Amino acid sequence: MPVYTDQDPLNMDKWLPKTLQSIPLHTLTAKSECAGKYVKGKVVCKGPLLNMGDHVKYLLKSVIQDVPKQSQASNNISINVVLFGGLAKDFSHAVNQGDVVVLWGFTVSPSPTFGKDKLHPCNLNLNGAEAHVHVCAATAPAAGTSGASATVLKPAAKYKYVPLNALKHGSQVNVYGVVTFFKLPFPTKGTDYCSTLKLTDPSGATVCCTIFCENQENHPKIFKAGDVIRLHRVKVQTFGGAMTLVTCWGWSALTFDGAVSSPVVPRTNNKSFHFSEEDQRMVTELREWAAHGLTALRDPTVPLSAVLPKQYFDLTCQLLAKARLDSACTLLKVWDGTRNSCPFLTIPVEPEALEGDCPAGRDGQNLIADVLVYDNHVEVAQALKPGMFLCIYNLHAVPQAVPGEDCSVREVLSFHLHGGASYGRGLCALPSSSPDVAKLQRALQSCAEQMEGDMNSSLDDLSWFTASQFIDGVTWECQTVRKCTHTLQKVSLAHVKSSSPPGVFHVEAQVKSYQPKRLYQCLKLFCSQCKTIEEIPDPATLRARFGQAVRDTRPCRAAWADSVTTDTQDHSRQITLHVSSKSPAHSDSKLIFVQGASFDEICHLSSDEEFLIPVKSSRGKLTFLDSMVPFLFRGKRQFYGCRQCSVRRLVKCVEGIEVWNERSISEGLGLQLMEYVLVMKFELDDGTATLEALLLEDSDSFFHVSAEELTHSQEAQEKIQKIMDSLHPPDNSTLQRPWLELCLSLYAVDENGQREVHCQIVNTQTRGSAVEQ
DNA sequence: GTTTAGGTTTAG
Repeated sequence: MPVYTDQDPLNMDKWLPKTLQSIPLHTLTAKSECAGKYVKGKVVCKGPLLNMGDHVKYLLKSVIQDVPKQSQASNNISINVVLFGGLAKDFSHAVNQGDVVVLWGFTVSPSPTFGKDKLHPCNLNLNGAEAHVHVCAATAPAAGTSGASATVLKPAAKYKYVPLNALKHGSQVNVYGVVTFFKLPFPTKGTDYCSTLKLTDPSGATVCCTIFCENQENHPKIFKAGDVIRLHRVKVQTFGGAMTLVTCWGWSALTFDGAVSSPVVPRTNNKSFHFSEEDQRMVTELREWAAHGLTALRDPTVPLSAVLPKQYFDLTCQLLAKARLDSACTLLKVWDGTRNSCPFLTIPVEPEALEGDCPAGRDGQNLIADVLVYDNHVEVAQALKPGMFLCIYNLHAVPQAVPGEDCSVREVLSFHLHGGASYGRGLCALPSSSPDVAKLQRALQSCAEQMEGDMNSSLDDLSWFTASQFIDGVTWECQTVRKCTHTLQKVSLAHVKSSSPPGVFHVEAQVKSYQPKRLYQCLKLFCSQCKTIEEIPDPATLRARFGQAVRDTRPCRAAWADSVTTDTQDHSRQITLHVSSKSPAHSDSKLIFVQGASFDEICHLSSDEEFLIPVKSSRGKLTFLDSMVPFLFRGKRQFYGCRQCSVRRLVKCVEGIEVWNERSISEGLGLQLMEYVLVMKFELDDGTATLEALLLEDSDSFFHVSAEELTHSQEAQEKIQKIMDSLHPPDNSTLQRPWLELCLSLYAVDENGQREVHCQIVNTQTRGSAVEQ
């Protein structure tokens, strides 16, 4: 390869053949004798590598500028250089703008672009075996020079890193350091987010660093003290008698996990960055130095098992569920697979206010921590999804005395992430690649396995969370486990088929097909009283049914409500809101009877804070809309009453309810609430026979998703789709259909006077696990 | 080609 590199400009001449002589660019003409001559110049422009597709294959154009000797004044002559073939390719890889090159074995030809670019009347052409390029990398672009493009091929040290004890006020530097303290990005009074870091290095100096960046995501990704950071183009300032680093125009950062054993993978949002073997070495050295020489570095991370009362600590955990308590406080239910000897305070919260699955009961009292997140941290907490892995910084364990059942007083721990950013207080989601996540997952897994062996544990759903299903971009496999207490021999599907109902069987089978394919078609309404299953009306049907009810309604009054009447936007109708004056103590939400609103209007009015009930007037009295429409709206959720079992027509005052939810309200109104159920028909196959089995009564626990949630949660829908794609991989998939352990119930039903035998999958739950790709 | 912050505990 005729491209050579060298990192010291003073050594350049050493490599040149002794017979070569320099020829200055200004003396070069098309008639110059070039044999035995070399030119030296700085690369001021480097064009793209062009693939010509002919015998020459590659072409690259560059511009070099005269490098005058110190004794001479610069006359800044530039010349076009055209490289051909393999040399063009090598040049493209090994040379950057700003490098100094020595060229020989070239030919000279008139420049066809001289009229336009006014550079040099000639071009230098480098082609064939005689052509040589000798490169000297530009000196470290410590201050102000434009950044180099990404290349890992060049052996030359492109960047110079200043030890932290050698910072000079007013200079611009590149540094490497180990993070000893950090604050997550917080909004400033200006336009940017600010994050602060404290760095140290083997020089022993400790330097504070302030990062300003408009975009929160582009701040350096630090997850814990001990992480390694590389900063390019930051300026040194003196503040309070100490050197500090501040970002300035063109700054960039790479961060690395600080563990000696973890792979050296830079974390960055930058699309391109320079990363060489030198960087690899720097990171490794800093990690090793920190592991042995940095004894002052204290990791404030504490597992839940080791948390002491009044302690401030960092917690690495998984989010199980969350609930917004008020505008300044969000509850996060988290675990890390370890148990404390002291029980934790459980914050009471209505099940429908909780996003995510979280088993309740005594088993979780020293395992699942209820973390109260306040003020400025609420926004971050609200964006988290159950299943995510988190780091909560400077969490406060507050001991609290609570009265026990037997009048004694016992101490429990409550957890608070207080407002503000001091002490690095805050929280963030951890990426799945984090070594701490891998460690956490192992702890969760082993904790879940322990619980699974314990039939009395109410927490076995937790094992569901230990799978990597929540990690983006990871596909996963599903299996099923039986959760029944039967000790039955496994039988073949042929055996089940030939048996008479009723009966319970354990089988092992594959899903040959399933119906319906579209999730919304699986959802039905079910009355637990009369066992009726109804289809859920589509929006068009609902619009029509509301339209009829709205037509002949006149505002009327109810003594137990405050009523307000307004015109619709087009003034064609009136909408009356009857706000119930009776509401449970400690409830901010309202029960509102809405008269005269169309389906779309009531959907628009509906929010999580209020329960809306559509009503109409009938002979001066308020009555429910009697056709099959939702009787209750709350946010995106809609609830139906059973036509057969709800005898009440007139709306009455709702009193004496302690907690408001769809169930208590429907009872209070004298309506029979219909449940959402997910109905699926599986065709099972085990080689001996095929058998149709329904998933109906146990579908919620099978999928770990409530059917009601499926009506409005995109996330729940995606979860079920993922499970089905795993149990019955799509046609284009290379994945095998898994063999499933199933518990089947065989029973007889009367359908239109005919006795039919049905089969249901019962007591069975899916379990996910990540698939390495 | 400009500013912001400048670690240091809520008070639920």
